[in-house]
Amino acid sequence: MGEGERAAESGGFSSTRAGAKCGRWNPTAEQVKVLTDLFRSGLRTPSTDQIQMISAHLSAFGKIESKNVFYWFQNHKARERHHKKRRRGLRDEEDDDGDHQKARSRCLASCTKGKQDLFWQRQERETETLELFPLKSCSSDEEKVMSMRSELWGRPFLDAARDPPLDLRLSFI
Amino acid sequence: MGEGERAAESGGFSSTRAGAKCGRWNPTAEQVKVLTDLFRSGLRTPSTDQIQMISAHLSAFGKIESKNVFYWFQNHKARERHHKKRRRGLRDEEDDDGDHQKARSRCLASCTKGKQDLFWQRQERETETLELFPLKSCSSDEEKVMSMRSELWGRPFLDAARDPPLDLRLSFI
DNA sequence: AATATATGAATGAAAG
DNA sequence: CTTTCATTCATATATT
Repeated sequence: MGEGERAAESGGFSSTRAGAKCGRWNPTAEQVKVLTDLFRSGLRTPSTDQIQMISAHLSAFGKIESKNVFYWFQNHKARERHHKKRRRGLRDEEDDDGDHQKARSRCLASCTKGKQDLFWQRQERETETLELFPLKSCSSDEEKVMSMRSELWGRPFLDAARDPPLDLRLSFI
Repeated sequence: MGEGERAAESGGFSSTRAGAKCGRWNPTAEQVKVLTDLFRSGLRTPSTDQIQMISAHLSAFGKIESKNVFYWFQNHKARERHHKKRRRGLRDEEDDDGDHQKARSRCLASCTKGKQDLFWQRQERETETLELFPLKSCSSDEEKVMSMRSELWGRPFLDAARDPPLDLRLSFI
């Protein structure tokens, strides 16, 4: 478990590669510097190409992947915008309704649509879907899963002997 | 402290754990298991009927709505699509040793889902991104930063004297 | 060491 | 379908 090689790997700077062993990316000071600079310069949502380029460059300072750059900008942007006021400082009740009003800034425009037909609830047909699934009470969840799977895949939902099976299998194969 | 730990509410299992308070759907391990299984079985874009059925079934494990199923497949498919392992240009040498302490506290059962969802590595186009960045060997990291920054912001990547700068700045303004 | 905070990572939800 | 936003979780780091 040799983890002695720490810090100064590139020399000349404070490449504090702290958690060098952890599975999670730990940006070096130089990497953060560049990223922060790019951000401050106006870069908010780099494209895939930009992510690739930035990642390639930053790899010179240490291990880094594209996803790290991606996440970095996502998080930085989100947290920069948040700027939520300091909690009560005592204990976060995990339910700060107070600043919940920040809400969405873009959902407003979409209000005109109202309750149009959303995809997942399209088809207002009076299908008694639930009827199709008499949830049998099982003792454990695992039994439920098994039961469900067998229902979904093993046999038709409805006991329509000669009716075209309506199970999922036939629907998407 | 003193956090209202409203444990299981729907059943005698790990129903709606984690952010039980949040309004956002928090799938249980069983739900994820079934969804993942369906996905792995080939289901990519379930129809409204299928969504209804799946939702109805999964409701046995905890609160769930059709839209949750809809979104789940939407996200899972989108993130699965970006499966490009093109590590081209990234240094994989420092492969993390077997110290993967991914250990989730609650998502144990949902391990079926491996490593997928990648957005940052979209585009499999053969862009010679690396070509644009001939990493010049610098003696110190600071020089590297300077060099990089000048490349990123000071002048075009390619020596296109009067060609529209292809630098990041023009890409996102 | 224990606690607080900063931030990397993941994903549900939704807009485009 | 693709891209982005928002919330949450996990952990490294900083502070006391």
